Amino acid sequence: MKKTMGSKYDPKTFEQAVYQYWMEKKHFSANPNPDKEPFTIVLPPPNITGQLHMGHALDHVIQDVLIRYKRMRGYEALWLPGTDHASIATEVKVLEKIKREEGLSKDMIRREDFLEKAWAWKAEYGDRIVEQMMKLGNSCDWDKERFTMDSGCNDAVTKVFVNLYRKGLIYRGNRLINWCPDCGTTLSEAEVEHEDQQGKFYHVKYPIKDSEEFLTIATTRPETMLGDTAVAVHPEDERYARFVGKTVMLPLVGRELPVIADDYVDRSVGTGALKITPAHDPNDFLIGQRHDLEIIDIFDEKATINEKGGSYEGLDRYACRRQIVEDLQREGFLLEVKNHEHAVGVCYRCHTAIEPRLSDQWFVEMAPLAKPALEALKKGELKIVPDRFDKVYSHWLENIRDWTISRQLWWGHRIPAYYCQDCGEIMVQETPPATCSKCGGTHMLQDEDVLDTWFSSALWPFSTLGWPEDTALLKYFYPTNVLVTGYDIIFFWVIRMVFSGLEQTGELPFEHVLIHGLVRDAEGRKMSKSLGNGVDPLEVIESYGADALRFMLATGNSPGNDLKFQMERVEAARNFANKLWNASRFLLATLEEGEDYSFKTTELELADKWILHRLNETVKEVSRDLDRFELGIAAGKIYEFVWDEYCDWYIEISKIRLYGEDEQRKAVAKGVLLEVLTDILKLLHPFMPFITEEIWGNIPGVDSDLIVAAWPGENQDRVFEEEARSMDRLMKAVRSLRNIRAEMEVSPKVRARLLVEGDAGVRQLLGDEEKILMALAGIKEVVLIQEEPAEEVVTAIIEGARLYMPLDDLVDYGREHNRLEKEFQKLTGEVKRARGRLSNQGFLAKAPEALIQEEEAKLAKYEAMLKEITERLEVVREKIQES
RNA sequence: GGGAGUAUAGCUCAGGUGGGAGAGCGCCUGCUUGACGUGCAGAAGGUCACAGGUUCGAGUCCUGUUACUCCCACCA
Repeated sequence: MKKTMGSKYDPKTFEQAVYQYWMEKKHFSANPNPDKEPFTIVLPPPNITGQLHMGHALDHVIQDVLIRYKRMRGYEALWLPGTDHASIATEVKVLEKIKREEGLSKDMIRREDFLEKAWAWKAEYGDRIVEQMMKLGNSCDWDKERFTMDSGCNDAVTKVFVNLYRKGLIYRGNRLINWCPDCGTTLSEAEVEHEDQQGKFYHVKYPIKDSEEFLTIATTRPETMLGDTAVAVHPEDERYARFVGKTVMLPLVGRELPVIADDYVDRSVGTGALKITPAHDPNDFLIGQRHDLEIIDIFDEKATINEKGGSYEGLDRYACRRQIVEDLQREGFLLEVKNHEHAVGVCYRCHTAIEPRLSDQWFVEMAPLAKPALEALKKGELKIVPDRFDKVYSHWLENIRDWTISRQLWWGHRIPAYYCQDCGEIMVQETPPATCSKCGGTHMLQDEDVLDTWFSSALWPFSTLGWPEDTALLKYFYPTNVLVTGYDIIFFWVIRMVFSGLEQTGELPFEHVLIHGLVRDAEGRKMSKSLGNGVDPLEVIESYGADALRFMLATGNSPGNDLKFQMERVEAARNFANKLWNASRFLLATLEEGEDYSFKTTELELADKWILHRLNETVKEVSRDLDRFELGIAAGKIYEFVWDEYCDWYIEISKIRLYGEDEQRKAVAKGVLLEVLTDILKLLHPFMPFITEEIWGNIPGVDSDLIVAAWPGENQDRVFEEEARSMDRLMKAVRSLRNIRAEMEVSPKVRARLLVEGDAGVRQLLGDEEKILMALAGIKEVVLIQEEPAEEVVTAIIEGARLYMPLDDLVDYGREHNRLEKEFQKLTGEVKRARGRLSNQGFLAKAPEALIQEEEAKLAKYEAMLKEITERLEVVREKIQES
C-alpha cells in the first residue's frame, strides 16, 4: 500500500483504503490458537433503533484501543461485534414508521406483518451501524458478528428461560407491576425513571357513615378514589382511634369503606389518614392483602376509566382527575388544594407516567441470583474500574426486587410457555409441545408475550460465543476479559450479565468492567435528539478524520467521568496527526529503499542516546498506563513525547547531521530517527490506527503490517541516564539563550558568539555540543573562556556556568537588568524554600535520607547560581550608572 | 430520605505511591529557519471552593461547610 505521502495530512485519502486492506488481510479475525493467550471483549451491542452517536464512539474507541494494544502484545485478541434488537425501542420506531407511511396503528395490523417490517428495519439499520463502526476504525471480527435475535441467541434465551423455570427461579404471578399506558406494556423496576413533578395535594372529605363527622384524606391522585376500598390510619394515632372499625362513605360514588388501622400509615404525612386503592398503588396493594380488601381495577390498558368507574367511564386518567375535582368541589367534598412536588414514575422510553397495574406476568426470582454476583465483587474476582462504582453495583443487588420479564410487545423473544386450551396446563420447554403433557389435548397456544430486551443482553458474553453448545470459541475465549460500558447501564446490563454468567456457565462473564462517562455537548448538557445538540461522529470524521476523533475521545478524561465534546479538541488532535504526518514525511524523504539504517551503540551521539532513553521510558510508562486502563494518561504521554521531544528537539538536532557532509553520521541520525519513529507508530497505533498504518506502509523496506507488529518492549540497551542528564543541561542552556534573544528583542538574524565560563564539565559539554547551540539558539561560535569578558555582554546563568552573549550595540542594560532581576527573584525564592526545609528539624529527622540529600544539592546549586546572578546584577547596575 | 461525583490558569480538563502546580485552546511578543503557519520560539496568567485536622511536609489523606451535577428511593 505504498505511495508517496502528500504534503498535507488528508485522512480522507487513505482511511477507507487502510480499513479495506486490514479486512482483506483478515487482521481482525481471531480464532482459538493454543500458542497464544486469548484476550476477549464483546461489544455492547448497539440498538438497531438508529445510528451511532458520540457515546457509542467513545465506548468503541476505548475497546478498540485495548484490543489493538493486546493484539500487538501477542494475544489472540477477539473483539466480537453485534447489535441488539432493542425490543420496546425498536417496536415503537417501527410502529411510528407504519403509522407514518400507511396510517395504520398497532391494533389495525397483524403480528406477522409487523414482524416482517421489523426485520426489514433491522436489516437496514444493522448495516448502517456496521458501516459506521468501520469508519471509526473498529477492529472487530466481523465474521463473528451477532444479533440478539439470531438463531443462536434465540436458543440461548430459550435454554436459560427453561433452566430458570425448572429451578423454580422463573415463575408466573399476579402482581402489581409497572405499566406504560402509551407503550402498552409492562416494565421492570429498572425501566421506570423518577421525575419530580409539580402536582397538587387534594384534601377530600370522607364522611363517616351515620354521623356528622368526617375524615380528611390527602391525595395527589383523586381519580383513583373510584377504586378505593378502605381508609387507613395508624393504629396508635389518637386522633383517629375512635373511627377504626367504622365505615366511611366514598364521596361521589357512595361506596361504603371500612376504616382500618395499619402500621404503614405515617402520621406526619398529609392528614394521617390514607385512602386505600389496592389496584393502583403498590403500598395500598400490600395493605389490601394484609386486610383482605377488595381490589377494584378502574383502568383499562390505556389508563382510561373502565366500566368500574361508573359515569366516569371512558375518561382518560387526567381528564377524569379534572372531572372528579370539579365534582368534589361542587358537592362540597373538596376542602383544600395545595401545591405539592413529588416524584412520578415515568417510562424510560416515552416518559409517560407509569400506572401500577395488577396483572399476570412472568418474573425472575432475584435473591438467589444476586447473592453470588455480590460475592464475586466482594471477593475481588470481579473488578470495576473505577472502583467507586462498586457501591452502585452492590446497593442495587442488595435491594433487588424480582425482575418482571414479560412484555406485551411483538418484537422480541417469544416466551417459551405453552398453555393447553383444554385443561389449562402450562408447559415451559425448548420446543413447542404437540400435545398437552397432562391431558393429551392438542390445543396448545404459546404465550403471546415477549421477553424484556435485557433478558437476551444478559447472555451476550456467552451466547455470542456459541453457548449453550460447547463450542471451541466458547472454550477458548470465554470468560471474556474486559467489558467496557457507560455507568448509565450498570443496572440494566452489567449486573444481569454477571448473575446470568455465574448461573448459566458457572463463571464470571468478564474480569474487569471498565466504566466510562457520558459524552455531553460543549455546554455540559446530555446529547439528545430532542435538544438537537448531538454531534454526529460521521460528520466529525468527514471533517477531521477518524484518528482525530478517536484521539480526542481517548484523551483528556479519566475513567468514569463525563466528557464534554469540544470541536477545538478534535482540531487539536487533528493537528497532532498533521504533526506526525509531516515529521514522518520529513524523515522518509531522506531514506532510500534497500539501505541499512541500523547503528551501533558506539556511533551514538549525545542527543541520540537521550532520545532513545526517553523513548524507553515512554514505552515503559505507556504500557503500564494501558495495563491500568489509563488510556488518557497513556495517550497524553505519547503526545508529549512525539511533539516536544521527538519533533521539537530531536528532529531539529538531527538536521545538523542530515544537512552535513559526514555520510556516516548522517546514516546514524537517520537510523535513530527511524528507530524512534517506528516505536512511536507502534505506541500510537491503538489510538490512531489509520495514520500510523499509512505511515508504516511508507517506510522503505517494510513489508509487514503495523496492526500486527510487536509492541515495543523495554530495552536495556536504551538506558542512558548520564547522557539524559547532560542533554537536560544542554536544553536548559538553549532555553536560556532563546529567552535572552526574546526578552532582549534580538532579531533571529543576529547570530551571536557565545562565551562560556564555568566548570570543566559544562564547558566540555557545551564545547562538544556547540553545533546544537549553534543550530537551536542562533549561536555562531562557542568560545570557552576563563574570565569575565571585557566587551559588552548579556548573561545567562545555568548550573555550573555563565553564558555570555556579546551582542555588539544591541546590549540594552535596562532590559538586561529587568531580566536578571526576574531570575534573581526566582532563585531567591528557591534558596529560601530549600533553606527553610533544611532548617526544619522535623524534616531532617523524618524525611527520607535521599530526599534530604537531594534538597542539599539543590540548595548548593541555587546558592551558587544566586551568587552569580547577584554579581552580574552589580555589573549591570554599574553599567547603567555609567551611561 | 439515602448514595456518588465535581469544584485546579480566561475556557475545557489532566494531575498513579503525600515531597518544587501541568496540557490543549485562548491571550500577548517575535519568526516566509529547506517536515509542518494544522507550524516554531518566548512570555503572561493559579489563595488548587471554604474551614479545620493528620503529617517534618497536603492539590493529593481525614472531618465538616458551601455550590453545582448525577444515581437510587412505593410518604399518600
